[in-house]
Amino acid sequence: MENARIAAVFGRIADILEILGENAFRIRSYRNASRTVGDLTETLADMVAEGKDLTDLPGIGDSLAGKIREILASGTCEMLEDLQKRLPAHLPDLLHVKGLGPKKVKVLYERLGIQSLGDLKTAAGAGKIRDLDGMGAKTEQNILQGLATLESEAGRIGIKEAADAVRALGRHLDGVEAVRRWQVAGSFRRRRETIGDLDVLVEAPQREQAADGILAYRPIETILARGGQKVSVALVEGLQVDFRFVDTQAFGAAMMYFTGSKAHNIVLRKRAQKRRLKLNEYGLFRGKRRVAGETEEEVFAALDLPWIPPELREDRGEIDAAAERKLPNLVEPADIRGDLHAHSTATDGANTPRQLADAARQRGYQYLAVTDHSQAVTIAGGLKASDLRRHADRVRRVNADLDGFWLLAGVEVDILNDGRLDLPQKVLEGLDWVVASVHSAFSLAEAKMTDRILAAVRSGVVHCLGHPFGRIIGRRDPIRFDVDRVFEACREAGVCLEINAYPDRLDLPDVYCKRAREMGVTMVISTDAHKIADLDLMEFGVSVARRGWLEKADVLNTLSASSLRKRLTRS
DNA sequence: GCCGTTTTCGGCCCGACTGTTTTCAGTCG
Ligand SMILES: Nc1nc2c(ncn2[C@H]2C[C@H](O)[C@@H](COP(=O)(O)OP(=O)(O)OP(=O)(O)O)O2)c(=O)[nH]1
Ligand SMILES: [Mg+2]
Ligand SMILES: [Mg+2]
Ligand SMILES: [Zn+2]
Repeated sequence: MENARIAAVFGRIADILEILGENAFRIRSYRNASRTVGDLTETLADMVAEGKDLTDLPGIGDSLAGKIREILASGTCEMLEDLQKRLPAHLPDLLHVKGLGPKKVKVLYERLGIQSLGDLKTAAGAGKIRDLDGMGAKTEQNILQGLATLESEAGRIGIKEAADAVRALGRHLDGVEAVRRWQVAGSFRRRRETIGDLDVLVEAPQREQAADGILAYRPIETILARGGQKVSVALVEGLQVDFRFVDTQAFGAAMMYFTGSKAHNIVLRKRAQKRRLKLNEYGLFRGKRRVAGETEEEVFAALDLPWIPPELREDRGEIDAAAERKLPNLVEPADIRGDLHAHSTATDGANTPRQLADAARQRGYQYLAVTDHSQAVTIAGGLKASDLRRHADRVRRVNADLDGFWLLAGVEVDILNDGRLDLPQKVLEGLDWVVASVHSAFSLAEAKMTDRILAAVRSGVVHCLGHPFGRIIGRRDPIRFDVDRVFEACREAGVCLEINAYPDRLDLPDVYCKRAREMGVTMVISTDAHKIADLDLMEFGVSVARRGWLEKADVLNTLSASSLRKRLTRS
């Protein structure tokens, strides 16, 4: 059983325990375990097979380790089976309705026999909910509204889409006079790959005026809540935006609270407790006295910590690392010297090699690799050996015309089902840069997929494994292979792992970047540009790298052109 | 259910907003 399924089992157990009214801390344990398992890069099956002690994992004790072993051995979890007998199978779905929590769901089930979202809609529509204790006509309306929101499937949006929304909103906020300063916090500031809502911190001495100004933003469809400290709205496209007001002296503490993550906040607040302090969004307090709050640096410092970059604030060991002064010095966009994955008109790109080179140069780059598809990708017009030779010659002629810029003649060669490369070794050897990618047979069994990728990594002609997991966020699951074996082979062979910056790929995912770095593998951040404008997607790849704890030295394309040339001839 | 140089038992982050209540529970951030 996959880690994701085990994580889901623990999440399900937590849902049911919540509806049953169980101990909140016990429930939290299941949620924490779910997160821990979901963040692992190694399969639990492998860890157990290797005899690793699962209780070494954060939030996993004897009980949960036993459940993991049980699930792996039997495919089921007896506790979950038993719990599911106590409640209708789809009752926990109701928890996804905004405004409905475990207590109300329990009442709806016990008093009205509601078992599903369908039942809920019928009951609300028939006006049956308003008569329940603790609920009224407003509750009923909110439930109908919540159901509509759920049906609209707004869901989480991609980081790029969120960035566009932030830009548009920012233009408005900049024009609101009562807004002295604003900053986006939440998952967007942490640069998660998907964003549930936008969280915006607003400094404004005249809050009512500021709120009125903000609420004049045209795309706002509904005001979900409005109080003295915060305003929540839904935009027409379904995106929720939470505004939080703050005074100058609490700006840093509020940024920390609002940036999260929730798990990170809890660990920090525990650290404060240990020092007989209290941390909240208003500051760090010793008794009634505020000891820090205006800047993040000051709050972290008062907790004996250096400032932690937002991308690391996921409770993945960053607070311990910070305490030991062992935080990585994260790679930055300005460190990037070139782009090593781009398509031209030779296959499915919109621009010529020359145009790509000029555009890269305009962005301050020293090099760009033209990496068109190989023949197997027929829909993209992939190149066969002879075409690629001619194409590479053309690229080299263009390169010869360029002063102080290196246009690498490369390819994105397919890794065929059996692990062979889609072009002859000879042709590949003659290129400056070879990216190898899986574009077919995504559902091979893990062992076969591992062999397939290992063959490519060990071919001796590949420089980089392109979008290693082949996932498309929200549309295609990652392929399955033995991650540690492949990464180890990459390290041995000096093959890099690509961080594909395309916003719906972002592949290598952050936790695997971290693992690869620990194993000594080098990454390459590439846009996989199919047109000039795509070159600007680099920032999203850099964000993934930062979330993956990568430093400049972990990323190949932070090298200057001359250093890169040396590095490539060496290997 | 997890965890620990203050603890192996007794804690577990902390606060805002809403709706229903007549003082606060539930939900969400
Ligand atoms: N201390 C504390 N802070 C929380 C809690 N829930 C949320 N926060 C903080 C941290 C979050 O990053 C921030 C914004 O909340 P969101 O629900 O919008 O979460 P976030 O933006 O992290 O993820 P998202 O992509 O919106 O789902 O508020 C909580 O239970 N306790
Ligand atoms: Mg958010
Ligand atoms: Mg939010
Ligand atoms: Zn490509």
